[in-house]
Amino acid sequence: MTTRDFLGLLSGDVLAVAPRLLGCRLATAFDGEPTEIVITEVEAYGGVGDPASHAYRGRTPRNAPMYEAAGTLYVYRSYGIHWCANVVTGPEGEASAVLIRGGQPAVGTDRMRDRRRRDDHLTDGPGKVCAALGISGGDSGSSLLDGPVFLVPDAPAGSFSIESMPRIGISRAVDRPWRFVARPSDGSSLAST
DNA sequence: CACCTGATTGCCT
DNA sequence: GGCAATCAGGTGA
Repeated sequence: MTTRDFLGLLSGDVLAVAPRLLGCRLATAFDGEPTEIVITEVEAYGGVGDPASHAYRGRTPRNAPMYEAAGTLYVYRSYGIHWCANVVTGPEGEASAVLIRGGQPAVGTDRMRDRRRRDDHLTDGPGKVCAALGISGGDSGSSLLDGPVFLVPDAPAGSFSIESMPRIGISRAVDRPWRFVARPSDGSSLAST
């Protein structure tokens, strides 16, 4: 997968890019220990025009990475406790991004268990994904092409359909079906463990 | 500078 | 199903 393909994946409206990230991988290798998940759940956030977006009221120190080029990583602190990761998309300055809500452990599952201090439900939530992969606020603003956090647009391991539904955990613009979940075609569970 | 809210999680009843 | 944990960012005085 070339840099051009990578950028092609992220070009276009955030609503088109978000479902495209399903099946792609998010990877880190902190401390020389590789960890990787297959993305199974995402949510799209626009900039101006999306009341639920961190960029709705314009640029601030926190959301500055959202205004950078597509492929930039935006990490924010949630509820003072958790970290949540976003893939910045769209034209530079538009401030749209895709929240990585969940995935399926693919590489370094044992390391994820260590970081999560439990054996199940390792990556079935935005805060859990960051905890399992070791992503934190210091990584915000880095390029997903150069690391330390990588977006790998590999072909999905299996076939699946994409279901869209309202975003969760928000209080504004709750009606927009901008949450995308991968549903395996064979009926088996893609749910994260 | 004080107040409030949150793109969550996990444990308790 | 309910709710505490825990604090930075954003808003308004």
